[in-house]
Amino acid sequence: MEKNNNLKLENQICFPLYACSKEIIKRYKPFLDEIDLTYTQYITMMVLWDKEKINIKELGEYLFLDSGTLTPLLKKLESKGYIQRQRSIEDERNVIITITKLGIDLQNKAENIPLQMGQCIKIEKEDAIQLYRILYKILEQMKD
Amino acid sequence: MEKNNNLKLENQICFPLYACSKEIIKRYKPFLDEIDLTYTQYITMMVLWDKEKINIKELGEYLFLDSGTLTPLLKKLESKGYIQRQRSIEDERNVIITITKLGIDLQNKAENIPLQMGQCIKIEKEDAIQLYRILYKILEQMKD
DNA sequence: TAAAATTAAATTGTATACAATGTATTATAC
DNA sequence: GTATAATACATTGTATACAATTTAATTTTA
Repeated sequence: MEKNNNLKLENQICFPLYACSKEIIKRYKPFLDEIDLTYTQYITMMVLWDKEKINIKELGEYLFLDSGTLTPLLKKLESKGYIQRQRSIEDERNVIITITKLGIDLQNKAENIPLQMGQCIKIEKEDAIQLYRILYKILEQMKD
Repeated sequence: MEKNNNLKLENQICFPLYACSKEIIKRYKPFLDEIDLTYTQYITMMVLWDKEKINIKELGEYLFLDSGTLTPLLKKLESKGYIQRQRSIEDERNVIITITKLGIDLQNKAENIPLQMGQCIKIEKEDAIQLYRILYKILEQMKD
C-alpha cells in the first residue's frame, strides 16, 4: 500500500539538474537569436574561440558530445561561415576544425551574453561556487 | 588581444549543468532498458505513479515539458499499455492521462533503479543536499 | 448573447542527442 | 609483411525538445 518514495519525482537528484539545464538554455535563446546561434552551436564556438584549431574527437571530449551530434552541427557552422572542416593530412581519419575570421569576429557580438544571462538568472555568488564545484566533481567522478 | 574570459567554456555555470544532466541520464539507460523506458518516459511515469490521473498541462508543469514533447511521448506510453489518454467530458480542451494496471505494476520493476543509480553516481550526502537546494532555488527563481 | 480573447492540445519544422552501424585509415600483432 | 584490431568520423534510426502555428473548446467582454 505505501508508495516507493525513491521513485517520487521530488526525491530525484537528476531531475532538477535536467530541468534546470533546459530552463536556463531556454533563457539563452533571445540572446543567441541575435547572433543566429543555438546553445549547442554557442558552446562549440566557445571552444573554438579558445582553441582556433581542433579535431572532432577532442572537441567532443570538451563538449561531452559525439560525432553523431557534432558532424551535422559543424556542417551547419561551416555553412554559416564561422568554421572550416578539413581532413588532416597526417592522419586522414581526423577532421580538423578551424575557426574563420567571421567566426573570430562573432566573439565580439557574443561578449555581453554572459553578463545578460547573469542578470537573467540571479544566483548568489556562494551558491554558484558550490554548484560549480559539485557539478565538476560529479563529472570528474563519472569519467572512471 | 586578450581573450574574453566570460566566454570561456570553463567559466560557464550552465555548461556543467547541461553536461552533468546528460551524462547522468546516459547512466540511466542500461537500467531503463530493462523496463523498456526512456528517461523522459521514466520521469513521466514517476508523476503518474504518484498522481494516477492528471491532464497534459499539469503534467507538463511538473516535468517542465510542453505538449509538443508530451503528446508523442504519451502516445508512445499508451501504445505500451502503461497509460490511457482521453478527452475530458467537463472541458473537452483537456486530455486526461490515467495510469493502467500495467503502468502501476511497472513501478515494482522500477523500484531498485534509484538505488542502482546511487551506486553508479557516488555523490557525498552533503553535496547532494546542497545541489538539490541550489537547483530548486534557481528553478523557483526563474518562475517569475 | 455574439464577438473577441483565452486556453489546451496537436501539429509542423528545426535542432539536438545518442546508440548502433558502416567505412576508411592507421596501428599492432604475429 | 599481412591479418587483425583499433580509431575517427559519418550515417541511420529513434526519441526528445521547443518555438510557432493551428484547431477546437471555453471564457470573457462589450
